[in-house]
Amino acid sequence: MPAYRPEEIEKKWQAHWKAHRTFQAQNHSEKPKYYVLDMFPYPSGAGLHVGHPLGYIASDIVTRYKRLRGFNVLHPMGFDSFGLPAEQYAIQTGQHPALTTEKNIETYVQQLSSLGFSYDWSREVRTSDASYYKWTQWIFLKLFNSWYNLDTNKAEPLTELTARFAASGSDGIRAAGDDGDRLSFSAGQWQLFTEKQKLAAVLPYRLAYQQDTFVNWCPGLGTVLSNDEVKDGLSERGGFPVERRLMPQWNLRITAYADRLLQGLDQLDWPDAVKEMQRNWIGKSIGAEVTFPVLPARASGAAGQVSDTPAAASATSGTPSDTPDVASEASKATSGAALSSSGGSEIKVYTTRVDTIYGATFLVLAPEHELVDVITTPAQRAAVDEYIAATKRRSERDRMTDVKAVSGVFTGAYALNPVNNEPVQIWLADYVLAGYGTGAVMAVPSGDQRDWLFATHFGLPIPAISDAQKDIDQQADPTKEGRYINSGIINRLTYKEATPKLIAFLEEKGLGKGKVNFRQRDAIFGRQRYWGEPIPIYYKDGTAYGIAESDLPLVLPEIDEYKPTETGEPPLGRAQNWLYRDKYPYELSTMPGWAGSSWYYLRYMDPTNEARFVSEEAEQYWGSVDLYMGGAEHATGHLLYARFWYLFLKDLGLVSSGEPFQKLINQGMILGRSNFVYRINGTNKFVTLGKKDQYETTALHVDVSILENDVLDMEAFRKWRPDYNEAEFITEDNGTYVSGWEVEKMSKAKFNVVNPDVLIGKYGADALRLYEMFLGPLEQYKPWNTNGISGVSGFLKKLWRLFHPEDGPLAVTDEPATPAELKVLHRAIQKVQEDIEKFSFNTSVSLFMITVNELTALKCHKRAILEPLVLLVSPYAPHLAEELWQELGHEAGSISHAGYPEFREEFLVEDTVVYPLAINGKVREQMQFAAAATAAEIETAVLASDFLAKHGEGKSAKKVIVVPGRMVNVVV
RNA sequence: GCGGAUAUGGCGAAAUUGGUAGACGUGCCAGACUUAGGAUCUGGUGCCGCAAGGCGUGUGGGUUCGAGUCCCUCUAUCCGCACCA
Repeated sequence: MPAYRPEEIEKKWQAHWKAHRTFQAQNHSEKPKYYVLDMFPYPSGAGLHVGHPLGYIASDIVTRYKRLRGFNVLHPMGFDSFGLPAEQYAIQTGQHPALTTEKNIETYVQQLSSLGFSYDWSREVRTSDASYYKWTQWIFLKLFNSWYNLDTNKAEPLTELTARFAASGSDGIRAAGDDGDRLSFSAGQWQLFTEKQKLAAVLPYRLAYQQDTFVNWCPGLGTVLSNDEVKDGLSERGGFPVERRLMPQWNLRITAYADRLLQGLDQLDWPDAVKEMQRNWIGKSIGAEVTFPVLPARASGAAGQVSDTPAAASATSGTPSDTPDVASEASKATSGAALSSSGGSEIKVYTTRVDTIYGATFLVLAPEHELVDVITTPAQRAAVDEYIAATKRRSERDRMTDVKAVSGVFTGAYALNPVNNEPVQIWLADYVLAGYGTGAVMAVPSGDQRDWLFATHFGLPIPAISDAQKDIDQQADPTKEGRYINSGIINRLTYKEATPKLIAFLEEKGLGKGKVNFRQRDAIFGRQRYWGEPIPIYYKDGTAYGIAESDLPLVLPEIDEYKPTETGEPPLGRAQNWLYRDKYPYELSTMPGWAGSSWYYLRYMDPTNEARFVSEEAEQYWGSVDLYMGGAEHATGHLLYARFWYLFLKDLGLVSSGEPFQKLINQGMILGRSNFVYRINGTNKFVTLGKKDQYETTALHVDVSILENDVLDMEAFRKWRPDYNEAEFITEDNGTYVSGWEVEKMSKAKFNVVNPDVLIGKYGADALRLYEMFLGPLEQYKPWNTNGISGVSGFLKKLWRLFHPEDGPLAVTDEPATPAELKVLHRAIQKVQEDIEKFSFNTSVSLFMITVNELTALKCHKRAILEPLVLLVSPYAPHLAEELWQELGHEAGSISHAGYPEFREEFLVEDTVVYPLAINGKVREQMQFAAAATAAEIETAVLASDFLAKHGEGKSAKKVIVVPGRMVNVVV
C-alpha cells in the first residue's frame, strides 16, 4: 500500500542527486547557456528560517524549468563567510571564527539540501577560504596599481601613468579624483624624485588609495563602517552609535565610475525601485561652481577688523602624520595658493540654481571649511569657535534627528556677489556639509526653504527675484516659473533662458563654470577587524607597497585574542612575527564585508582555478548572470560595488560583458505571524480570543509552534514554560482555545520564527516549496501563515492518487486521451510556461490544483496526460516528480533533461462558445454559438432571437458589439 | 521634504490586459463515511434582503455600450533616501 510518503521519497532523491552529481554544470555545451544566481548567504548561527528559502525556491524553479527547456544552466551556491557575528562570538568565547563559520555552513548545507535545490555543489565558494580570497587580494592589487584616465574614460595600469610622468611630467594628465591632492611637476623633477617621493606622488592617482578621511567610526564595534552599514546614525549590526572621525583609511575610487554606473542602469532589466535607489545614491546633479571673492576685512564695514594671517590656515587643514612628505607639501601648496590670490581669499560655492544668484544675500560655509579660520574676524572669533565646538559635540545622530532646528554663526566677514558686486555676509552653519560640492553654498532665501528659515531666524534680507514669487514673507518659492526681477542681466528672462546666459557671463569673467557633481563618495575599504581578508599591503619606511602577486595569498594570521591591542591597533596587531619577507610590517586592517561578495559570481564559473581568478574560456562561455535573485536590502551596497568591480575588471580586459547582472528579481521578505494568549490580570487563567473582551487581560506572545490554525494546543502550552504548568483556560463554546495574532518581523523574542525543518518533517520539502510560492506574489512582502500548507499538501496527495488510485501500485493506462483531458493538460502547459517567464509562481500552483481536481473528476489515469503533467510539476515539486517519472519507466534522475512538453493550441479550441448577451452593458442572457462563427453571423443571430423583445423594453438596437469569444453587447 | 511601491471577501490571493469580479487555497457552515482523526469525500460561503432585487475592487470625479484594469483628484499603509545647495 504505497501511500504518498514525502519523507522517504525526498531522502531517496536527494541522495541520488548527490551521488550522481545530477546538477553538475559543464563549462562548454552545444546547448545555450543560462546563469541563475542566488545572493549567497552569510552563514549565521541561527540557521535558516522559513523566509530565507523563498528566493532560492523561485530561482530553483527557474533553473529546473530552463533545464527542461534545453539550456545548460549554471546554478551555484556558496557562502559569504567573513563577517562580524562570527568575530563577535569569538571575542566572547575565544572560539576561532573559522570554526564557528565551518559549523554554521554545515547546518546551512544540510538545510539547503533538505529543500531539494539543484545546486552544483562542486562549485561552492567560501569567501573566507584562502584559495578564494587570494583572488580578492589580487583584484585589490590591481586596483592599487591602476589609475583612472579621464581622456580614455577607463582604468589603466599605473605603469602607463609613470611612463607619462617620466616623459612629460604631470602636465596634461586628466585623472579621476581630487586634483587638490596631487603635485605638479616636470619630467625632470620626476626623474630626480626618490622612490619614496615617486610613490607619494602616485598615491593620489591610485584606484585603491590611502587618505585621511572622515569616517563613520563605531566605538561599540571598534571599527569603521560604510554609509550603507549605518542606519539612522546607528550601526546596522548591533545598533551601536556611530560618530564622525578623521582617520587614515584605504579607499576605493568608485567615484571615478559614478557616471558609468549611472548610465549602465538604463540597459538593465532590474526593478525600478532598485535602479532609482542607485541613481539617488550616485546623486548626479548638474549645476555651476561660482566664485565669491572675500572682501578684505578692512573694507567690510560692520566687521571692520583685520583678518587672521594665512599661517593659521594650514594648521587646521592638518597633514596626517603617516602621509608621505611630498603629499603634504602638495596640500600646503594648494591652500597657500588659494590664500595668496587676492590678498583676501575667495569662496567657491556649488549651486544647481545659478539662475537665482541675484537673490543670494549671504554665504554659508560648513563649520569644517578650510577658510573659516582665515576669514573670521577677531570680534566674531569667540562665537565662531564656540559654534564649531558645539557642532563637534553633537553626534551624527543628533544632527540627523534634529534637522529642523536652525543654527549658525556670523564670521564677521563679507564676500562680493560676482554678478552684482553686492557685499554678502559669510555665515557658518552645520546644515552645510563639508563633504558635498565645495562645502559652501550661496543662500537664496526667496528660493530655498532652508535658506529662508535661516534668513528669517537671523533677520537677513529676503529679496524677491521672480515675478511668480508670492508670499515670500511666509515661505520660499523654489519653482522655476515666471520671469526674473531685481536680477541684473537676466531681468525679464525665463529659467531656461537665464541659466546658460549666466554661466556664459561667469565663465567670461573667470568667476564660475558649469559643473557636474556627484553625491556618491569614495568607498572606505578598511575595517579594524580580524575576520576579513588581510589587505595585501606592507610598509617600508612608512610608505605603502603592494605585496608581489606571487606572494598571494596573504593568509590571515593566528592571534591569541580577537580584540584590538592595548595600544588601540586592530586585532591583527597581535599577530606574532607577521612581517613581509621577514622585514616589513603589514597593513593591519582587513577588507570590508563587501569585498569578497563583489566578484564571487565570477569565481563560480571556474572555482578551482589556481592560475587565474577565472579562466578566459569559462568567463567568455558564461558571460554575465542572466537571473540574479536576492533581497532589496543590497540595492546600494553589494549591487553597486559588484558593478563597480566588474567595470574595473572590464577596463583591464579581464571580463567581457557590459554589466554583471542582466536581470534582477527582489524576493519580498516573509514576515512573522505572532500569536497571543490573553491572561486574565492577576490570575493564571487564559481566555480565548472570542471571550477576551469580557475580562481585563494582558496579551502575551506564545510560541507559534504550539498552535495549529490559531488554535492553541493547551497541553503543549502547559508544558511550554514552568509557570504555565497550572494554567487554566476559558475556551470557545466548542472547547477550543483560539489565540489572537499580529504581523511582525520574525524574531526569537516574539516566538514567531518558523523553522523550515519542522515543516519539511511534517509535510515534506515539496509541500513547503509549493506553499512558499503559493503564498503570494514573489516580490511582495507578506506574512507567514502556516495554516494554508495543508492545502498544497492535499494537492500533492491528490496528484499521487492520479497515479496510484486506491493508494495501490502504479496504475496508469495507455488509453488515448479524450479532448476534455487534453484541454486540461494543454491549458496547464501554456499557463505554467507563461507564469515562470513572468515570475508569477503563485498562480502556477493554483493552476496545478485546478488541473489535478479536474483530472480527478474526469477519473483520468492515462499516461498520455499524466506523463507531461509530471514534467510540468517537476520544477516545483522535484522529489515527487522524480519518483513518479521513475515509476513511469524512465531512467532514474533523467527528468531534469526530459524536455518541456509541447504545447498544442488546437486542444484548447472549443467547438462551441457561450456568449453572455448584454443590453447596454448589462448581462441579461447567455447564448451558444459555434466557435467558428463570425461576428456578423453572431450579430444576425442575436438580432433574430427574442432576446431584444424580452430585455430591450421595446427599443430597437442602435449598435451591436461582438467581442470575439467574450460577449455580445446590444446598445439600444 | 524627495523618490519608489501597494490598496480586491474573515485571511492569502486570482482576473486571459477594457468584457459575467472574487478562480485556487485557507477559514467558516452543513452533510457523508467512520475503531473521533489534525484522515477522506460532497454541498454552501462577497455584503444587504424571506424574496424579487439592490450594492460591491481605499476616496471623489472622468472616458466608455462596458472600468479592479485607462485618465485626473484625494487618502492610508509600507520601503528607500534625507539639511546634497
